[in-house]
Amino acid sequence: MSEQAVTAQSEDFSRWYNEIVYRADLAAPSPVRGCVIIKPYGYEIWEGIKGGLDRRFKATGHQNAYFPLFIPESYIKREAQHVEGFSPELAVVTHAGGKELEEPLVVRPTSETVIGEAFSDWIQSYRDLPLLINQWSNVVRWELRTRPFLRTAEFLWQEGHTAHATHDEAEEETLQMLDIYADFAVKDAAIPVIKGEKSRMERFAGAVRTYTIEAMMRDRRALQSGTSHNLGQNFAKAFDIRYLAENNEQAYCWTTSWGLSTRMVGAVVMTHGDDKGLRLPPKLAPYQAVIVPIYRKDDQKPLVMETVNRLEKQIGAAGIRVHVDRREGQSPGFKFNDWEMRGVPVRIEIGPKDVQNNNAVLARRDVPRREGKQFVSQDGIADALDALLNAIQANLLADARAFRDRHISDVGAYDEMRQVVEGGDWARAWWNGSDEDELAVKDETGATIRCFPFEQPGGTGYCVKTGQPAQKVALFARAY
RNA sequence: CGGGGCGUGGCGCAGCCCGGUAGCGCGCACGGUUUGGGUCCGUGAGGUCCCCGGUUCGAAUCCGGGCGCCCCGACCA
Repeated sequence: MSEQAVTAQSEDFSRWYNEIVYRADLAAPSPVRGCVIIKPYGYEIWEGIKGGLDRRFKATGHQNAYFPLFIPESYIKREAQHVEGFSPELAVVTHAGGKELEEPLVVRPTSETVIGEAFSDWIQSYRDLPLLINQWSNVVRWELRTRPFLRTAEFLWQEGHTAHATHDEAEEETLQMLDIYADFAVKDAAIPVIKGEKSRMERFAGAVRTYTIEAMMRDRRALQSGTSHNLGQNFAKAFDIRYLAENNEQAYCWTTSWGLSTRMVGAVVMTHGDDKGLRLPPKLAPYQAVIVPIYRKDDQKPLVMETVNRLEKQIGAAGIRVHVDRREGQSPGFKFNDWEMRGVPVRIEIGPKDVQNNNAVLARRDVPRREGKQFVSQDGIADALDALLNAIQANLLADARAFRDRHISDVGAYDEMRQVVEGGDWARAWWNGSDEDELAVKDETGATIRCFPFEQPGGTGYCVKTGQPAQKVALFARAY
């Protein structure tokens, strides 16, 4: 067999990550630098993410639509901060149909501009508001340094765009969508996240306020996993999104945008994975259970397979995503390791003994070796499996939460913060600094302000950098 | 964009210094063996040695130029 074990996380986390992504068959390298091919197993995880989010979007009144991939270059330039933020990483089409284009077309890095232009047509009256639109799409940002899922030149995401009559409604929407992201992350992806507001420096180009959910990866680096922006009237003014109010006066809309991308796949990998490979939360796992049939001689095979086929139907009928590993020529031991690497939450072993005793072995991925194995009766196996999957889902979340909480410290003095952050942990500290102070912290410690958490200790303190009185604590960490 | 590394069957690599029949492991195909934690044996298929030019009787190997990729950092919604 090839190199058997993957590189240990503790040895080289980034190498571990790359190996897992390729060996677990989530993705493959692409011919184009910075892009990846998302393979079926990885894409199914994304489909799980899409499903979980889309359901929540619809439940809160949003509708899906689709806008063009190409954006006239002039659109991008209409909002000053927006163009400044994005121009370094734009891919631009200058030729098409064998001719130079009159106006270059930008491959969308995000769609505030095209959608803003559309909104200005669609919205006439306060009766047209709120307008709640989402699109599932690909976007391109020409990043210099890329990593599969975490940052690729092209990635898949959803971007929500909404328009409202008042600032307060827009703010409410912005926060609601952040809550939806957090709810999804916690309940479906089993990733505990910290909700908070971004600093001025980390704000989306063109936003008035940016909110984020931040997650801690297994190497303790922070990953911004979803963002929600209150755009104020910046884009409304740039794209003339106005409505006629009840009092017959024209007013600019207040808009929002919010996005979550295939980066979430990377978050799942890096939050739950261990030295044996992936550990997928049952809600997002393409296969929630895999049956490995075991037979010694050919004459045992029909008997075992008969039971396996029956259980496959039984389990599938209960709405559990089950897969039978029918590969010939691989030993059960090989298959055990293979599915562990690929993160399947539960492995079901069926051998001659089980056929005879009317039972099956359930082995949970989140508990190693023997302790994770149990015998269950074939009757009612679906119920047992269902309970086990719920337990695993809960355990992964609890695990990740405990890990995260162990690695966040409250600090008072700058030296203390530096020590915590340089050791790889996160630091929570009072903050009242300027943009320059924030840059200096990054320079001196490698950490950035991930967010000002919504959950604040209350009261006031002294800024970790300036020593001045401060109203809020910030979360500092090294980030992806 | 700065620093480092690398381009040789599908993947991972050796060979290069010191020029002379292109090799190993894995994977793949076939046969047998095995199967409750990464079986073993045999047979076989598969290569423009990144590209261009030069030196030479002869270049994967030496020289010149080019291209590409990866890693670290900087940058980054």
